[in-house]
Amino acid sequence: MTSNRKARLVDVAKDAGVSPATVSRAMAQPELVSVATLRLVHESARRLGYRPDGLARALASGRSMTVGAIVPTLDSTIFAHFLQAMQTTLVREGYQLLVASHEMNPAAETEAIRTLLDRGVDGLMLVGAKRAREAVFLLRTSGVPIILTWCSDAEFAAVTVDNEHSGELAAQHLIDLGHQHIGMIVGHLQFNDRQSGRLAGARRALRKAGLDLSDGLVSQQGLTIAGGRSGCAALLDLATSPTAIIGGIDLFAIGCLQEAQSRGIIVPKGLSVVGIDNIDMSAHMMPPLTTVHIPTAQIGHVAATTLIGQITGAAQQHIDLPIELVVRQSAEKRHSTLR
Amino acid sequence: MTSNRKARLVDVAKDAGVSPATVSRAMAQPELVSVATLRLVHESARRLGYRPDGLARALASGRSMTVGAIVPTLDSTIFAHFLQAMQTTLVREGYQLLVASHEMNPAAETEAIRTLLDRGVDGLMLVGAKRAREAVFLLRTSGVPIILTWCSDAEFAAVTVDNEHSGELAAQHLIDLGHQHIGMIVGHLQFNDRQSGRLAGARRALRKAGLDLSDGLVSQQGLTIAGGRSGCAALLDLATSPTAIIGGIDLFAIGCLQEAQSRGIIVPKGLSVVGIDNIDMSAHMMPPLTTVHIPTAQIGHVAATTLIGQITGAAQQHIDLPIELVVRQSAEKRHSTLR
DNA sequence: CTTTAATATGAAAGCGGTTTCATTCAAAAA
DNA sequence: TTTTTGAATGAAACCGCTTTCATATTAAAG
Repeated sequence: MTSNRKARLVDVAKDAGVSPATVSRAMAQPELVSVATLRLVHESARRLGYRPDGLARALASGRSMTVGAIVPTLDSTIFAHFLQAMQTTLVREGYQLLVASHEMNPAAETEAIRTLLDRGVDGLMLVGAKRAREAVFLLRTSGVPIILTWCSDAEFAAVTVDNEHSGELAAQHLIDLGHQHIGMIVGHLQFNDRQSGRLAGARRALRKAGLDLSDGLVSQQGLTIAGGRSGCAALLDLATSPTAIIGGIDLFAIGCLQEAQSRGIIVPKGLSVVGIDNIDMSAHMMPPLTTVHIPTAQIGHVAATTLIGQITGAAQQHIDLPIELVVRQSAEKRHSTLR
Repeated sequence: MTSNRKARLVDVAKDAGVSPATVSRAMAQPELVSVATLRLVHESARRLGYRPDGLARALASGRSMTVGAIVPTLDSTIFAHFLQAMQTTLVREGYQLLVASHEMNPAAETEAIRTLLDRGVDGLMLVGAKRAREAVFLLRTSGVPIILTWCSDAEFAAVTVDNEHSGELAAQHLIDLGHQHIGMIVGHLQFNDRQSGRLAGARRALRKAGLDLSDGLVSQQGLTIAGGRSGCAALLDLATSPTAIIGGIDLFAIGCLQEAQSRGIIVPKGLSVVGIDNIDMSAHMMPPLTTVHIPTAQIGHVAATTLIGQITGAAQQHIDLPIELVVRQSAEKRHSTLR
């Protein structure tokens, strides 16, 4: 059994008969210490069960080896997948993840930024580019490397995906299949630039094709399967209901599949559905969901890597990741049906 | 514009014409400071844009206001939902979440424990009770409040759910419906006491009913829908295939639904399926999944609350949360079918 | 008008490391 | 041999805040 209290740096120094400075070096920059001393110190450290105190180390060195991540919510396939990827990459480089979520509340996000900054994170990852004025000010003046994800912004580094283009791809696919009457289900738009972008992209594609995505054909819903179902229901109950629906997220599309099934509508024969995200589930639905693949995990990996780069001195970058349509079986050629 | 560098405690003290000690008190224990001084200090702090440095504060006070959470993976509906709940509760009390995941690798978990402990977390939450010897030693000797979730252990506080009972409930339901030949899909069991428990419970119920869950009827799979599908396929391809399948997690059950559908088997007429977890999706499947409800979010809330309790001096507790069968439509009376 | 007990504040010693700067010593260069 | 250079180490300041302990002031008690 070792001694009573937790061993400190000085204890190791004393035990090894060297100065604290040397122990510090031996732990953090071994190349500055002679091999003999190094062995000595390591031996003492081992014997005393010494582990450096992360907080003290962070305070003294100015690096906490901690990265903050603020997501809308943890409770989402997308962000969970994304964070898992970030986490893995960060840990590999010796960083830990401090997470916060704001449930789509700008004030909460601002507060989270403040808290994480106070906690001395070495870098901060945020989702989206739209946020409270005050939040932006905090970020700008923090001096801490920031990385935005999904959406970008002239001011900060970012790892993005072309949200508008994803909406465009989804819409274009349906247009190509001959659909003329297309509806879309999206999340609430105020504080969610990913959803806004996807909607804008879809609109753009439709307009280009001489079609229209009027507000009446857009249903805003909470980001759940249930939201998708009720959005789908709303659209199908329209006087002139759409022959195809775009889900602003896959969950919406899946909700559509289910609402259709419960109404006895066969997808894709009676209704075409396209999602955006390409979450795991989507491939396993019946029918398998046609969707736009967003490289969620990759965003996480790249964001982590880029952020660490910034922390260690690299220049700010803006990396845009490619997306692509994944054609499966939930959308098909429009049949010259009734009406 | 305020001055150049970030304001420190001493700067505020100087500006307000009081001692650093007083400022410290004004920030952390206002009740120890006269209202006049308090106003003075607050005014200076506001003017200088002062924010206490969390690291320094943590180092000096011995409390980091940070709680560590180590989960198998973030990339899972269950743990994401769970963590979101923990996070919400923690933030409400002023704590932040430091997360780590270990991907079912005991060594990685041990390392994560070490790292988080080094980072000075005030408390640590872990999933499951089975882990490396060394990990247990670290926890025991850390002096940091620990809380286990899902499974318990004589040594530490815990917020649990009766895993065996969940397996039992699922199995009993099928038995009650007249099924005699029941299969089960579970995750890999070595390092996963939740899955082991569920399997054991199912076995117990079957044995009690004079039935048997031989190893041949148990398929171990990775914890995904795809795993569920392949497990289902394996069981259905057996010489004497089961008339009902228990999914050790809902994802498995959902996989079963899909495998069955793709084989033209109608659930529940041709095959009964029961899951365990009751994730969001399950209610929306076709047919809606009969499953055992595990109060995932509640575990998170309670774990957070209990852990904070321990941190602030309360005694260790072991809280067991109730679970219940949710009967929907994926399992029904066994039909005296062929064979 | 003392004595006692709060109440408010400050001085100073940490918390456990890192890092700058100076110093020592041996090897390389002159 | 003398000077230069580089590597290895230590002394000490510091990172920014908390907290104990002592002191001063004021209110309550005697």
